[in-house]
Amino acid sequence: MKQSLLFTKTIKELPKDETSYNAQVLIRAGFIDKVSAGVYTFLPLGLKVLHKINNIIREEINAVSGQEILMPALNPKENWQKTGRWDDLDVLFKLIGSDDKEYALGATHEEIVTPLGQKFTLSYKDLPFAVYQIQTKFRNEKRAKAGLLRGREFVMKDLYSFHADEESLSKYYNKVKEAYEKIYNRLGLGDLTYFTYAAGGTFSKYSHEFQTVCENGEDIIYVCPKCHIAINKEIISEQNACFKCGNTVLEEKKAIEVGNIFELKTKYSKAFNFTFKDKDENNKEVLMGCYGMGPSRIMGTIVEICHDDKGMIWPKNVAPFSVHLISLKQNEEAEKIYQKLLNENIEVLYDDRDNVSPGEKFADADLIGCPIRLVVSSKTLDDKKIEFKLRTDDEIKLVDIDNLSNFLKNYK
RNA sequence: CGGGGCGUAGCCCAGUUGGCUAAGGCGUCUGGUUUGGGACCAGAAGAUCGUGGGUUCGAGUCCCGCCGCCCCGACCA
Repeated sequence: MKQSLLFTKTIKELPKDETSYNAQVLIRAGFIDKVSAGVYTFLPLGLKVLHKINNIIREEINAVSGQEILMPALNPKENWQKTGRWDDLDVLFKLIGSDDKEYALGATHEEIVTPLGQKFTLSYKDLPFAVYQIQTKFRNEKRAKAGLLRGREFVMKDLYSFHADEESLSKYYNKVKEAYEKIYNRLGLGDLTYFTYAAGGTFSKYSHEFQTVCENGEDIIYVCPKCHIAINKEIISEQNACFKCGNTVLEEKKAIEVGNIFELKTKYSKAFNFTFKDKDENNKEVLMGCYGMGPSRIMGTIVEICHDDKGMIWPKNVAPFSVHLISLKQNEEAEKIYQKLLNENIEVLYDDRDNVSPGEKFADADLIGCPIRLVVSSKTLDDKKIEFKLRTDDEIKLVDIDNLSNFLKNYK
């Protein structure tokens, strides 16, 4: 993409009324735009990142046989009455259609997915299966805060699994746990993200969260340094030792909840009277699991963690572009390099802007945070070289233009 | 939902006890110069001072209501 064509611009001043780092820098760099408290537009650069996160999640959930669907945001009242959550869930946005019919905006989708699964599950032979979506969720938080970390409208991947027996559910639950770990690794958050025991399993004693250690997180967890697992503060009084090794010397850390997994068991199948015929011709309630993960919150989390005083430093798998190509008054030569990289399917943001000073171009590159910066200038062009610099690094390397493609292969 | 803070041009803001034409910076536009870390000169445009009411000869400024945003807390299947 040519930067001259990008309709957004970077801004120098910190936005008023945003103190969280992720909101400040994402707005300054033109990744998101605030519409209202906890409600943001994803702009071209931000949407690219969001799509990359979504696709990593999608690949790993597909790999555990999740079947992607898309459920409606507009949910009929009846579905939510069946589970009692029309009245009980106070974050539910409610609205009225033209015929006075009432709806909720989906805050989660058990109320839709359970009757959906029911339609196609007549016998034990139809089980197990799992469906998921990546979709906008609405929660009327009393207080939205911290940019993308707690919005009223946000993107969520929600996976639901359906099983004939506990063994199948628990086997799948562990598979998803492993898939989640793969996802956080690919997102560059693996080291900081802890499998965490938390309160509120519907039937099982604990639920499980994935918590990414971060100073600006709103959760407190206790980490076992040996086992790379953690315990949420909310259960630390009843469980103060590592679940794995029994270690009681735990480190207190602030963290952001970047995923959670629940064994719902029969809570929702009961509400919808969702049963199937087992081998012995008995009607049994379906067992369910649900597995959430918030791509937009993850995007905010990555920004909170991966930055320096100049701007963002995107992990390569989620960077909006892998290369930021800067032309300093050498657009003819830079254009050739740009086209060549495009032909090799390298994602390039090409700063072809005229009358923009080198300083501003460098500052923008640092702010936007693509992993690799290439500079085409008269300084190196005579020797047929281009400057190469990693966002994470201060060292500038001179690379033969003819050898650029080969050179970049080392950084894929 | 309780407490605190804030609301002045596209963005960041000054405007102290009420007083004449609401100041500056960024950005934008025009012309010129400039090109290795957010350049420079000259000129220009851009403001129902969040909103409604009130007090006053006179309100950005004082009073009341409402709306919005941020922060702390509570809440967070």
